[in-house]
Amino acid sequence: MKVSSLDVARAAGVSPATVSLVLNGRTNVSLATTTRQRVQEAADRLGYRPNQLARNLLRGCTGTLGLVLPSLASSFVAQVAEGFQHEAGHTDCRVLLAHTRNDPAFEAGQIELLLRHRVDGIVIVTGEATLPTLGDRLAVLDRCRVPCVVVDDQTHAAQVDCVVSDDRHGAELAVQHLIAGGHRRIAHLCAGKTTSSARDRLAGFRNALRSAGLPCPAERIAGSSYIGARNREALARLLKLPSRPTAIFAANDRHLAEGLPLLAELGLRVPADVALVGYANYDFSAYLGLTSVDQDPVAMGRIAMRRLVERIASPNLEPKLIQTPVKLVVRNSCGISSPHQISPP
Amino acid sequence: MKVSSLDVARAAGVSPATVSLVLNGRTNVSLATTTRQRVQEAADRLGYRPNQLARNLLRGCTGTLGLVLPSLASSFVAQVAEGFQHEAGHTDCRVLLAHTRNDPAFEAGQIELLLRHRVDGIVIVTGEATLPTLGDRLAVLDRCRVPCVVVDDQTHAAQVDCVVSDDRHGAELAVQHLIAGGHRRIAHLCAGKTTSSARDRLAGFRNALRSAGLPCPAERIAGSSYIGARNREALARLLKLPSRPTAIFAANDRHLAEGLPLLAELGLRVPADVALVGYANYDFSAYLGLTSVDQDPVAMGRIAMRRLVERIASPNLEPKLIQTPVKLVVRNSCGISSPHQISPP
DNA sequence: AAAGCATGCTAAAACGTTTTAGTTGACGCT
DNA sequence: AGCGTCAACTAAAACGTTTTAGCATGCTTT
Repeated sequence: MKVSSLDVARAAGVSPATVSLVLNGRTNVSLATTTRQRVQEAADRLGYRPNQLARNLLRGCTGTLGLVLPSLASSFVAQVAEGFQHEAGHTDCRVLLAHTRNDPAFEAGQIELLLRHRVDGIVIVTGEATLPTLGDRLAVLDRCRVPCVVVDDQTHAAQVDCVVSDDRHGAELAVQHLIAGGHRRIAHLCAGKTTSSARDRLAGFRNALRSAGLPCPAERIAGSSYIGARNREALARLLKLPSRPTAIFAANDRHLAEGLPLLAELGLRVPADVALVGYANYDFSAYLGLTSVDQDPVAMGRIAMRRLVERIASPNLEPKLIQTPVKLVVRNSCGISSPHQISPP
Repeated sequence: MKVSSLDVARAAGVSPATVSLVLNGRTNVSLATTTRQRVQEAADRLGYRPNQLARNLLRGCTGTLGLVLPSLASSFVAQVAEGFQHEAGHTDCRVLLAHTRNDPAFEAGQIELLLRHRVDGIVIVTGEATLPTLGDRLAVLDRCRVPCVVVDDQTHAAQVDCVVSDDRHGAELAVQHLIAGGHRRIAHLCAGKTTSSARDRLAGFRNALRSAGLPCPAERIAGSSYIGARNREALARLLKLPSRPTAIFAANDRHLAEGLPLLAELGLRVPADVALVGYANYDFSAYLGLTSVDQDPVAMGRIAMRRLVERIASPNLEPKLIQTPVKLVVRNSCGISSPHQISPP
């Protein structure tokens, strides 16, 4: 625990400088293996572990990256973190975690902490609650020249690298699929208008309808970003429209999963009475047989990480918007294959 | 970025020592507010951020804790991490993340890295793949006096603090519930015998049956820890027994969720033909209407964190086994309420 | 007016490395 | 023998803090 390079030096009868040279494999030292061996042996025997604090203090950089996120309880966020951390392992970087608690002030404090710890760069996985103040955070990071990549929102794409899934295209895929299945009255259970993802999915929805020459009345769009009661009301509103939609494209699978009891109450069968396509492809989406747009959050984390090290290496790169590919995973909730979990009661 | 206490000192016309005293709120300095203000103002104007590396190097401790885990893709693990990190925020600790990649050698290397970074303590969320070598890891940590808490396995409870859910009791609750529902032929879809959780759930299963005077033939126990084909075969074996069990208690909800298509194939309705109770209470368990034992992983993370700081404060505490409470969440898969998601085809 | 005593500040050491510029001594060359 | 060269190693500075001991200064005491 408390064995330093000086201890090793003494034990091997050399200077700390030599210890450093040997242990870092500098070539200009003692190819006459005797010293090399003596140092190595002493280090092993004493259980010497170089102190990274001292090392980094001197180097001026830490090989540590900050990962700022709202909460690991969200599986999307956790998967992004997984990808990020996994890639960090390949690049020999450490990851310092920081929570947002969905509180702008707390987030600011956490980022301040990361900066004090001299992280080489930061990835921010945005949450809706702290999105409005994201600009302030970016300004701080910019001022102290700490590279940054934002994941899951592209509002600030002009100033900072952003990694988002190709939401617009994903939504188009989903809606095109429904249209191909013969649906004409398609509604959108949206996720509010705060996040760029929600807006882009809405845009994709509209675009797909327009391209197919289908109408897109305002009453067929409802929903908010919050899971729970408000969301169920929105779904109810859509399902009780005078001319009921035959299909619903939701901005989030979770909204649909929570809506299933409501469908049952209304006596609506999936996909016979109403077809469903969601977004995010959670693990439960497979269990429920929900057709969904997959956005591969693990890859998003990996890509964010790669971009961050790129930018650390060359800080003057132009900000880049990275849209990661999506794919439609077809299951039985839209009437293609035979349902088993989701079925008429 | 590169403004040091010396810069602030110069700007305020004082020494670095004074800067330190002022910024750390030492009382014995300059109640004559003039100096204090000058320093504070200079620090703000220059955007001074104390370098934690230097600070920690001197202090000898870092306020940073290592969190070792197999993968954040597992929602259990992610939730433990969430609880851990959340509590860390309260205690003013940072969390340094380390992956295992389910590879003992990689895990060893990651822990080595954490030690070089002089973390004050480590929490290890075990995974099955690295469980066999966990003892070696603990030995290393013990040798260099770094406090450690293990989450999700109690094999080494004699040497180290362990936080596990009360698996045995959870299993008993589940099985008692089935017995109370009139079931007599109850099978167990287990999760192998490697992890202590799996063994304890099995023990609880057996115990509940024995207490009720019910038989527990070996053929009614099957399953492995791996999700996928092998697990579906085990479920098939149970369901095709000459006298088919009327209820299944699974060591993991995921095993049941993956088994649903098989049930449909066999024409078995839930809960009419076979009742189900699982373990872990994932978010999808609610969507599927699965009765399940909830183990509150977030609390487990919180508790592990609290225990870790306790041990850091007093390193000589006796190792403690902490079993966190569980509760049975009753839904419709065991025949209590009317099913909506899970229903006859 | 001298001694004592707070008060307000600073000099310098310390933490554990890495790196730069040297220093030593052996050896080969003319 | 004198010179240069090279190999092998080391001394010391540097990174940015905190802390300890101590130094002025001015204010009470007697």
